Amino acid sequence: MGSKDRILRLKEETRINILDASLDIVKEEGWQSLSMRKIADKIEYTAPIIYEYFANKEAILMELTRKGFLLLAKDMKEAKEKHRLPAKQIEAMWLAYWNFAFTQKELYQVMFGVDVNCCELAEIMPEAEVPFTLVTEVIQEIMAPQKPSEDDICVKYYTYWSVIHGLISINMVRRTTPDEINREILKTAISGITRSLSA
Amino acid sequence: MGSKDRILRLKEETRINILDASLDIVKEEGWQSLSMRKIADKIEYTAPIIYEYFANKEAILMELTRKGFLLLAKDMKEAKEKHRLPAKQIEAMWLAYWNFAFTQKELYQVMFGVDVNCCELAEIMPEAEVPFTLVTEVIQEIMAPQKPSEDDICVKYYTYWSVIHGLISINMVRRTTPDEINREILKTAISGITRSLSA
DNA sequence: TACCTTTGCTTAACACTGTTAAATAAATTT
DNA sequence: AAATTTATTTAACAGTGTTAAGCAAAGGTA
Repeated sequence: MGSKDRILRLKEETRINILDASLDIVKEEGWQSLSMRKIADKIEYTAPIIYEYFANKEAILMELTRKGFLLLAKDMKEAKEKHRLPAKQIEAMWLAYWNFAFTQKELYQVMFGVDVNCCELAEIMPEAEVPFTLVTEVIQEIMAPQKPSEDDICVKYYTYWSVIHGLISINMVRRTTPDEINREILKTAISGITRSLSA
Repeated sequence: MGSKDRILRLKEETRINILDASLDIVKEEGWQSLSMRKIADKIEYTAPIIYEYFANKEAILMELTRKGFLLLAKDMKEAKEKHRLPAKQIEAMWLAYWNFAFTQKELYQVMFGVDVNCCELAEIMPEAEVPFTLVTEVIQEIMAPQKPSEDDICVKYYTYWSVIHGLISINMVRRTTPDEINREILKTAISGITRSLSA
């Protein structure tokens, strides 16, 4: 009896519908306003039936991160296969990673726990600029002989910041890296960038 | 009449109490479970009086990020003043930044929108490891002449990842950096790390 | 055909959340 | 002592995730 198959296929379909609806809502209104009732509305059911497909809301997010990792892996793999030189492969893969983060912004957010906070923090909170000025003063000092533009200094600051903040974030969402390794990454990264200032 | 002053002082005190209680709760149970009623419980009031001190919950979080930035700035300033050499100053400041992130973990989280997700993602989700293996394979290939240890390769991978993920996070929580600057940071950072592989 | 059982789905409810308005108790001023 | 202002609470609204109970339609069995 093929009707069993048809029913199973329908079940698999609404499972996918739930995931699609969730991602749609997130793309329209952000992660904050994703609710079980809204998902149910979109798939034209009521909230409780979602629990026949997923244990809870967390399970939906988990499945979306899984889908995200699969997509990311696919993109990176394809980028890699477009090149032969190892150095080019690495660059292509990380550029694919970068592009994925912004074309699949919502997936990236749930995968790596990045909030989409307020936008113009520096404008409504001057205190947030102090660390920036503290560091850029010194960068300016070191780079003085080369007469750098404001943008040059900005680039250097964000290079420092991104590597450090990135390392911190990674360690916060999953503290898997041993501390000695972190210290080594941190120190060599900082001194590497610092060297690049007077180059 | 000094009673007015005393009352104002008391008001300021419960304002501080609200902030302290909030941070305490977060340290004990995480950002997710911070609620107005829990704060009220801790300061031995009921929830609505909090709204006489803060417009809403968001305002409390904002004030905590402000406090966070002040503390971070103080730490970095002190670190800077301990050195005379610019390069040393920069290293000291970023190390202070690093230390702040972990000693004041909860403040850092609300300041930069870092979620505290599940811990052992790779164990319950093998897909999450594919990007890692994809890249480390190539790193291994490039570094082969130096016969690197697993840790050596790990360090390089996390160096790549942290700078890229950091740059992405920064751009997601506040998209203030122009796109050309991002591209420049990204490209030079990647090629810089790649060069360091065969050094 | 009539009954029974299973399935699919909804309604109702619980315990929370942030937030606001109304009611009440306490303190101050007149 | 009465009136008014201030401080605080209770009650309520609309929303959240989640579970249990109820119903209605479909399937199988006699």
